[in-house]
Parts: sequence; structure tokens; C-alpha cells
Amino acid sequence: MSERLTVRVAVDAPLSESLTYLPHPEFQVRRGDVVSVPLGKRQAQGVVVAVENEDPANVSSFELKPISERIEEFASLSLPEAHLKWLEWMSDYYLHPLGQVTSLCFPPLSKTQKERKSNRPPVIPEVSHRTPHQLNVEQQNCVDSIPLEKGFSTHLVHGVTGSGKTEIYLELFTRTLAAGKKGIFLLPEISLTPQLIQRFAERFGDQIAVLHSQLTDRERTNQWWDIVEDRKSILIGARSALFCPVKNLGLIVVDEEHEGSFKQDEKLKYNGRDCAIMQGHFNNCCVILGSATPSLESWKNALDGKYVLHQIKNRVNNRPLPQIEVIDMRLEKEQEKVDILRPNWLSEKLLNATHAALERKEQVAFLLNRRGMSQLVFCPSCGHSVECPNCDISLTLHANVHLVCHYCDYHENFKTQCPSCKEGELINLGLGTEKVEEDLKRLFPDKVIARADRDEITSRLDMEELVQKMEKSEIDILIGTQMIAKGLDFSNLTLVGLLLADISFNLPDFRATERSFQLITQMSGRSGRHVKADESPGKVVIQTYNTEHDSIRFAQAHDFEGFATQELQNRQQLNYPPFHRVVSLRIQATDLNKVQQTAQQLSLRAQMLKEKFPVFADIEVLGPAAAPIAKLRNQFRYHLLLKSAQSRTLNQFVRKVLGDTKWIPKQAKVVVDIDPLNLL
DNA sequence: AGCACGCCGACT
DNA sequence: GTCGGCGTGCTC
Repeated sequence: MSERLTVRVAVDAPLSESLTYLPHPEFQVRRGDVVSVPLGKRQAQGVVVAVENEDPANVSSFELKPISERIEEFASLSLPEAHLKWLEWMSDYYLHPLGQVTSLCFPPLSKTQKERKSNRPPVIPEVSHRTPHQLNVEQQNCVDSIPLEKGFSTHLVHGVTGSGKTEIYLELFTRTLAAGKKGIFLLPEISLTPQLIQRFAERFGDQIAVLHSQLTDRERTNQWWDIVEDRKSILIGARSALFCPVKNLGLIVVDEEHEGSFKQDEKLKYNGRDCAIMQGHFNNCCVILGSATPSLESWKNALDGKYVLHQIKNRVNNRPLPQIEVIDMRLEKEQEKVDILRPNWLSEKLLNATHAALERKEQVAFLLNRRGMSQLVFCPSCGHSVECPNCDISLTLHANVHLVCHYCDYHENFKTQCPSCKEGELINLGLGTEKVEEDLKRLFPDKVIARADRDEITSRLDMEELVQKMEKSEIDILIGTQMIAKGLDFSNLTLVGLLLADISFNLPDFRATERSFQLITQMSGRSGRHVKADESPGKVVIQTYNTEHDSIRFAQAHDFEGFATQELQNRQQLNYPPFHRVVSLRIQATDLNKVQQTAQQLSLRAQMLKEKFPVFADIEVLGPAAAPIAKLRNQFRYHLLLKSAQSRTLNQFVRKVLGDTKWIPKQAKVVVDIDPLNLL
């Protein structure tokens, strides 16, 4: 058989390999081109990854089909080589089919020529230009020490809250644009606030595009083309913005790099921060990670010299750091003061501080980490608690009428009679934002109280409205979850109360302490951001049952480095990240037996590989064990944890353990999570 | 992911 | 008889 050209295409289907096609008779394709190909009985979109001579050793037993067409819209757009390399790395590293990785690069709708009129406010606010602030010495030194022209390097900017990191980023983007290059600014979804976008708009006018989950498909598609067709130069977005094929990339900034929400928890389980660094690597440009509370992973990389460390130790204009007071709720409990007006979740000191702040016409925020608390509806006479029938999770009471599962969509009406013993009356243990709001309204009847949580703030417009009201001081007391702990900047907010700091101390998660430290530090950073150097600092009150906990001690002293040193020691002793890498293999199925059996097989395969290949000898295999959330959406869950000092070895090991996956029973599913953050 | 095939229970 | 449920298998 004579040699002929074949085309390898990564198609949008869960296939581990790309498929081989024949070239189209009328046009040539090159690597990176976007094409439509026949796939079974349908047409699928795909990306050409190679054009090569047919491998004679690998002549297939079936007729190859030719490519159907080049997709019109993308005819002039080929994925840049650096972007393709990055996509291939993603596919390899996270063990996800390349075709499904590449499919994330494209916008949800097709391009339209004519602009339709929309009632929605514009994605990019129209604001007048504002001249940049003069950078202070620390900020200027930081900017000057980042070699934008010199190719790939990663920089960790550790600046205390309120140290003006955003001004540094703005200046770096200004320089990038001046060099004729583009930039990406990556944030956790939750920090992608109107305030932030506005600051960029004031500086860069119509040079910016934005991609986040609150956009409609049409808005997203238009923003995508604005960047791809070079009408805009700075892309601001959540992790998925990395997939937009930005040509001529000169800078990537990842703000709040410690945020766990950079990790996608489903499908392609990637970490936006880590992938941003790899994208910088393939594009040969600088990557900046910024945080007031760097992740221990990044901190260790900085200590090891893999990242360049830049520290900003002072707040702008030498504003003082807030004063953090820790309240021991155990003592509060013991005192049992007869005070009908004061609910038991509120300490006397926090109540007094609230009165004082409100009298000075300043604003107060209460933060409640509801997700970490075990909300429990419970029968005091028989001990029964109400659980979700689909998940191994207790239900949460809303508005005193609905019982809701926060994991699946299950909800039922709340009846006070205990369904188990039919005698007791169910009571609500634990504290929710709704209860806090109710109690505060009673305590401060003439104050305006607003609540910010998933139930109250559901859209971009809700958030914008809330922010505006806070800015105009139309709100006196703000109650919120995580949502309000990040990035917000209100000049009149001088008191922040963290109602229960003990968020996840009891969760089986080695990162609980780190998360707690981050939350306290970030939250306290919201307080008193605009007091002058000689004024009294903002105040933070932390209520806890664990006053001596590392996360609280170090956060109170504003001592990140002390905390990191201590916590790194703990991690090293237990072979946890950042010293070792972790992979979680989760087995799930509707049938518990099937799950246990598959988990057992999986663990057996792992043990055998360890014995057979000496390179895998140092890999730790933990489990199999029931996952902390043992049942979710009617599926039972077991997991295996793999640990190794070498990410590369671990990757190879996982591939071998899974094998061709034909051994996995049809009813069961094995889910791979590389570098997992969520171990539930 | 789609899409078809195939095997079983239920209906005009 | 055949309509349609979803378990299983395949896509160059």
C-alpha cells in the first residue's frame, strides 16, 4: 500500500485517543485547525493535532473517513501552538480526553454580525478614565523587580490585606499593553465583583473583556471574539477564561491564588492557578500569583526558589492593620447571663462593639461560615436527626418551612412532629444566616440589615445592588457567608464579627487549619481599610471555642510567616502536600456491594503494581475506605488516596492502576482527582 | 457525549 | 402485536 497522509483529530467525545481521518480533497489542514468530522452517525467538532504519513505498522482494519469541512467561523483561526501544547499538557496531567479539553476553548454560541439590543446593563461598565494612583515605594519596587520582557518566570506577591496589590497589577498590565502584548487577569468567581471590573475599566477603558459565569451565552460569545479578534487586550475572568486562545500573551496574573475555588470539582478537575502557571510556561511569559495568605504550596515554592517572592508589608498610606480580638465562647456559655435580648451566639463584647460602631454611624459586618457548620434539625426526645434520603447529609432548615439538602436538590416541608418517635418536637440546632438576621432585627429594630448568601444573592445584579447600597451607607449591618469575605472594599466598614471561627476544625481534611487561617485573615482585611494612619484601626471580633488553635493565634498576630512555618512542619511530618502530591480515586455506584468490590479490586491492582515495579515502591496507598460523605445523590462512595513525592511517578502509577479501564464493572464509576482539594 | 441496538414489560 | 424504558457498546 502506498503511503498517504492522515490527520489526527481530537474530537469532542470521551475518547482516550484522538481519531485518525483522511484529509479533505479540497483543502489542506494544519495542526490547530478546527474541523468538523463524521463520528458514528453524527458530526462532531474537533481540533487537528497532527498531520502525518500513515503509520504502516498501525494500518487500521477499517476504512478511514475523510474530514467533512473546516468550520467556517474558525476558518481563519487556528489554535496557537503554545495554546495547543498547554491543552495537551492539561489532558496528560489530569487524565482527561484531549478532545474534551480542547472543546472548552470555544464559545457557546456562534458569532453573529448584527448587535441585538439588550436591556441588560453592559458587561463592561462605561466609566470615565481615572488617572492612576502614584505607587508607593514598596509597590514600585515590586513592579520594577518583575522582568516582563524576559520570558517565563513565576512570582508570588505576598501583600498584607489592603497593601494595594491591585494597583501593582494595574501597573503591570499597563506595561504589558505598552509592549504590544495582551494579558489575562484571573480571579476566583466570587471576587470578580463589579467593583473590581470598574477599577480596570477606569484604567483601561474599552481595552478589557470579561468572562465569568454570570454572563449570558451571547455575552460570553461576544467577549470571547473581542479578545480573539484583537479588539481587546486584557481578559479578566474566572478559571475558565484560561481556555480562551489569547494570542501574543505577555502576562498572567492570578489574584487570591490561595482560593480553593480555582479548583474545578467536576469533569476536568483542574486547578486554575496551576494551569495558569503552565500556560505562562508555554507562552513564555511572566505569571504573577497574589495573595495576603498564600497557599502553602505556593509559599513553599517561593521558599525553594521556584517562584520569586515579593513581599508588601505595609498597608497603603500606612493605614494600621485591624485589631483582632478573640472571644472564648466557652466562657460566654459558662457565664449564662440572664439576658433575654442577647442571643447565645452573640458575645457581650461583640454586641457592645456593634452598638459603638453603629453610634459612630459606621458599618458592621457579621460573617457566618454556614457551610462548615453541621446544621442539624434534631429531636430532643429520641435523638433523631433529619437527613437527606439521597445523601449522607443532614438537612438544613430554611425560613422555618423548608428542609433542604445543600448537595442535591431534595427538599421537603418542615413539620415539627418528629417523624421517628412521633412524640418529640424537632428543634433547629446550629446557626444560619437567617437566624442571625432575625435576632439582629430584634436587637436593632431601627437599623437597616442586609443578608448576603446563596439564597439572597443569586445574580450579578443582586450583587451590584448590594455593593452600591453598602457604598452609599444605606446598609448598617451586613450579614453574610464567604461571599462577603473576599475582595470587597467598603470605606465605612470598621467592625467585622466572625461568629464562629471553628468552621471546619473537625472535618477530616488536612487543609482545615490553613483554610481557617485564610478566612480569618481575609475577613479581618475587610475592616477599617480606609482609616487614616493616626486614627483608631478597624476592629475584628472572632468568636470561637478554640482560642488556642494555631489558625487563630497566628491570624490574631497578623503573622503569616509564623503560621506557614508551623503548618509546613505539620504537613511534612505527615507526608501531606506541599511535600507530597496526592491523587484521589473515588469509586461510586448505586449498589454498595459493587462499590466495595470495585474499591477492593482497585486497591489490589495498586498493591501489585507497587510490588512489580520498584519505581512505585515509595508510593503510599491509603484505603480503600468509605468517603467522608459516604452517599451522595443516591450513589455510595469509597475512595483511595495515593501519595508520592514525585508528581510524574504518581501520574504514571494512576495510568497503570486504571489500565484500559475494561476491568471496571459497568455499574461502577471510578473518578480520578489529581491534586484534590476536596477530600469529601 | 450522542446515538443505535437490543432486550423486557405494558399498553391500544 | 409494537411502543418505549434504559443498560451496553462504539465512535477513525
